[in-house]
Amino acid sequence: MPELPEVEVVRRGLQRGVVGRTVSAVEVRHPRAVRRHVAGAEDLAGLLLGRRVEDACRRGKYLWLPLDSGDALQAHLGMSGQLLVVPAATPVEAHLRVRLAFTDGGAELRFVDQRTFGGIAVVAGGAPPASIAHIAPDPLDPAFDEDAFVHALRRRRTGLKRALLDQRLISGIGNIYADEALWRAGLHYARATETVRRGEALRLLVAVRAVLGEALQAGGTSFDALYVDTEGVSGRFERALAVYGRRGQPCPRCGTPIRREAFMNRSAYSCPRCQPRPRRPHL
DNA sequence: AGTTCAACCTGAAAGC
DNA sequence: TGCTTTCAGGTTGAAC
Repeated sequence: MPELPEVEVVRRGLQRGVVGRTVSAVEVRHPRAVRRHVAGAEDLAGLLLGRRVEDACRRGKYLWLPLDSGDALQAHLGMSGQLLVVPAATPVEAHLRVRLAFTDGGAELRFVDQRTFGGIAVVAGGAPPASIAHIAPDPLDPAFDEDAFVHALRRRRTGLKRALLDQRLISGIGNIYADEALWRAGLHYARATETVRRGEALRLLVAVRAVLGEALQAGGTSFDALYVDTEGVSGRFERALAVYGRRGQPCPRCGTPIRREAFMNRSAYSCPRCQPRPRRPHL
């Protein structure tokens, strides 16, 4: 569920809540949450015990916490993952998968995940770790290369939204912000990437950055209690959404009812008037 | 090599 | 009131 703004809100919470602290205990309550750590739960615990958290980093939707051992604790929230920093006495959550305690006896770090699509692992450190080398820089990263993105996009043989969702091309964008950015840029989700002009691609990038930045300012988008920050607080960006989840409601720009179409086993929301279907769509 | 899609899960909401 | 179906913020590996 979480996309770049939501993950960045969590990163900031981890920066405040766990950086500088030393791990004193690790409890893995569900093996699926650590399946990316191939050596298993005990090995993961061994690599964490006694280690100090040095920093809180993010690329796209991936998080990692560099440790004083040179390794890093990597996390992905999947569709329903939460990283909570809560007092040790807090009752166990229904979907608590992993908990970490610290030597200062203060708040615990808890990984809670209803659907277990997310997970954590200890990986070799890096900026970013080699384990996420396939994830492209995200559009809020100073290292993001606009020219490289535009050229790579136009070399693709796919549809515009498929490309935005491909984390190897550009990272951090998911189903909500892809639809919102395409609406802001006035582009259809099935537009063939090879026909996108440079100016259109740059306009799309402006829209992507704007919507991600505004969502971050609002603390992210929370439709339900599944997305919350490290202190359990929901984001407020839902009310600012123009198209996502608004089937049949008026387009904020022209009043035309928003359409919802099946797309990649999920949904694509768009305005039929602001985002006309291209002559030769690539679905 | 590039592109697409089923599979991985739980639970809420809608449909009958 | 149930029972069934649909849908949900994502990624990956395998098939084409």
